[in-house]
Amino acid sequence: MALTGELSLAIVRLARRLRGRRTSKVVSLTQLSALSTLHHEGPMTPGALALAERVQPPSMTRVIASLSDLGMVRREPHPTDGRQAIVTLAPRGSEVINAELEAREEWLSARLEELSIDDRDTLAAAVPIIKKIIIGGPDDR
Amino acid sequence: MALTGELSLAIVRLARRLRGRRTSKVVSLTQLSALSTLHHEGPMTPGALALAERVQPPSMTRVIASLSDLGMVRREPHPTDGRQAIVTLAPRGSEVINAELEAREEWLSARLEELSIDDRDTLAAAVPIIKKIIIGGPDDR
DNA sequence: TATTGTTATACTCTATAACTATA
DNA sequence: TATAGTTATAGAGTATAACAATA
Repeated sequence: MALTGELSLAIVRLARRLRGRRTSKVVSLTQLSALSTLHHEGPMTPGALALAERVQPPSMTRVIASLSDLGMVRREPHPTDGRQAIVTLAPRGSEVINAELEAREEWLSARLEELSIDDRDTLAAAVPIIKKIIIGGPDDR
Repeated sequence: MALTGELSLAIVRLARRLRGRRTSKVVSLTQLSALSTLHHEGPMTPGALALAERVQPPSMTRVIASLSDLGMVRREPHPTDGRQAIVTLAPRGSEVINAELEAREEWLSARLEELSIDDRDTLAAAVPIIKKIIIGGPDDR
């Protein structure tokens, strides 16, 4: 299917443009993605967060550590299992998340403003489909 | 616009899933993206390729070097300007590109097969819009 | 002096392998 | 012995700053 190749290239190129702009922002897109999952799904263990974000546990360990350093999340002991921990959105993380989600990418917002209403509608319709794709497939990459 | 945040997260998460699978493939998505540009637009200088791919020149230097090592591209002297070079798709690069574009992401192809025809149509309609976004905005990131 | 490209360096994101602590 | 998580290490991808060569 030709769509596969076209979509792959479009996605990686747009992600490249979105990522480059780390400077002067409070959190990276990777960090924001994890915060957003905690916001939507509530406190969870590092393992569950890694699964939700579809990254390996060691990768999530680093993201959590960086967010903890920023005061965005807290690590709390698991009530019954000493091996696990519970990662919770801290007040600072809650404050930041919506503002960042909407305001972080002025660049993307400006690009979206330049589109026609039809184009924006198409993108809005594509977002849930992309989410389906992300969730689909094997967990073990 | 809420779409900004939703779209950002969806894009970076899908890109993350697409990237992870470097193993057992001939070229990475970054390399494939550069090959694809050379395929569509013909031979060009490293600077022009960096601009087309929207990365900084030193980043493109590395991509070209890796593709050259793989025998996918050739560097030729510029006919009139000794500072510049011309990067050309080598036969090996041409052979690889279409097969890779369509076959590289079996994972994505399988996900697309699981969608409804309407969903695929929506994604297909979204691709050219995403391309518009990628091209838009300032070159100096 | 301006432009093109490369080299040097560093940071983010992600992975796999090995290890620790607890169950 | 199995599971959850961290530490150690590595590699891709990208950037900025400094440099060399040529115009």
